[in-house]
Amino acid sequence: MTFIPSFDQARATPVAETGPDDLMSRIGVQMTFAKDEEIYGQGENADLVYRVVSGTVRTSRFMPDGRRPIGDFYYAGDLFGLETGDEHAMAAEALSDCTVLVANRQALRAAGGEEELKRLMWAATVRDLESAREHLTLLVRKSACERVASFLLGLAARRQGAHVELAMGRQDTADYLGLTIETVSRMITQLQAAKVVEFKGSRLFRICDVQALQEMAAG
Amino acid sequence: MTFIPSFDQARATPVAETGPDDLMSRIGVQMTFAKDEEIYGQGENADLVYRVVSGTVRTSRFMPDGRRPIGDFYYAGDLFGLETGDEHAMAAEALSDCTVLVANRQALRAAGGEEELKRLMWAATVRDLESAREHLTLLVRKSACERVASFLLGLAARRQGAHVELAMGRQDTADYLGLTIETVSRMITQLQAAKVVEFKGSRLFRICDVQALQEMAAG
DNA sequence: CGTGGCTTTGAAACATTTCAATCATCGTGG
DNA sequence: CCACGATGATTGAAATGTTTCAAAGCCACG
Repeated sequence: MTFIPSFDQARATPVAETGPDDLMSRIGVQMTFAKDEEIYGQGENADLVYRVVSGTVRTSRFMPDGRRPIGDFYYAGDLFGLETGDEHAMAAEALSDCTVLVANRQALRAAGGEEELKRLMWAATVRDLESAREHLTLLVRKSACERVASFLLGLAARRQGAHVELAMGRQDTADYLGLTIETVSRMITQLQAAKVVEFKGSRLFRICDVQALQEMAAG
Repeated sequence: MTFIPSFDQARATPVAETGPDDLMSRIGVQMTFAKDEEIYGQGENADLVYRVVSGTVRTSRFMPDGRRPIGDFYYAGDLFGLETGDEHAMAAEALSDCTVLVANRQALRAAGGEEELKRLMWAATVRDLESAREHLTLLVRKSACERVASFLLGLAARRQGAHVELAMGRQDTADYLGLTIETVSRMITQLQAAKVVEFKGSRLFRICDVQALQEMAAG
């Protein structure tokens, strides 16, 4: 209990899609990735399935012009790497140091049966779809302030407790929101000036006025 | 060959997710909807499944502030209305007069079995996910010109033939792209000035220079 | 042939980006 | 333990792109 480093998300292996004795934990192999390390590459074969144990993972794609749209962020308990096609449409990288359970699709099928694999894929796909939709509304919501407000609200919803850790830096946040780091920074400053949120350092915040934040997020 | 009117999408009942004798066509009931008519409402129970036969359908959601993000457009052959939850997250409306096959989930299950229903849901969900991702890259792709270029390219990819019909008006296009109608209009004017596309009226266009358009779309 | 809806165009207002500089934070080595 | 350098975050000012508001144009329809 003494040696929990900077993130407390490792504290409990979260209840994932299924119970604690689910397939992934039974046959998955635990791997650790250092911050910014690639977990899999864009275009690679997608025969492995992953689940975040601790830390945060980001999927992203390189565009010809250097921009790098972020697909999604995956937090402890989330399954990722299950593609609808058979190769990875995006690359996955560790946003922070993180540990991940990895399992082979074949092995999953062998151990749990076709049904169980399908269930996993369904759960992961539904989660991805819902997340993509949420992301979509974030981006259509036009003003920078609204996007940042929604983003913070979304992060806070995920974890209870007064203080919320921003797993990603400004650049990743900006990429996700379709803004520049400067704009994100300005909006955060602005939200703080309005006493809606309060930052302790650049990665830890607390919502002071939930209602105000919700209003800003809703447009 | 002489009498292709404004839309040729009705010409052939397109090959859908499955063969011509699939479940939907066997047990589905055909309904027609007039332009702008609501097919189902946001929040309604999602126990019906739909497939576009002809025309185009749009899903959208009303926001408190009056903006109306568009979820997706569905073209002939597309399944829609299958939700991951049990009520519709968005409303669906007929973009043009259209005919739709409607079937009850229970009836589908009864007629085709659980497996077949699952297959349908899987196909529809995967399609939605892929579409959402494409939409996402459209929105993150920042400049208005790039968005419009990508949009036109996407439409053209769907249907072969020199001329492409824009099923949606400027307002729907703008909502989809996260822009205003004026900006969309200006970008189209600009693309025409550059001799990249050519419009015949406001809803029928032809790509003159595919490569140039692709470059503009790619950023 | 006029009317209503949708599209296009223009000019000014506004928000975001860009570029550049400063500031904090944190780990490293003196 | 403190100074240093590095990385990432913030701030400022100018440039740019998009929106807003207003007006005019186009087309289909009665």
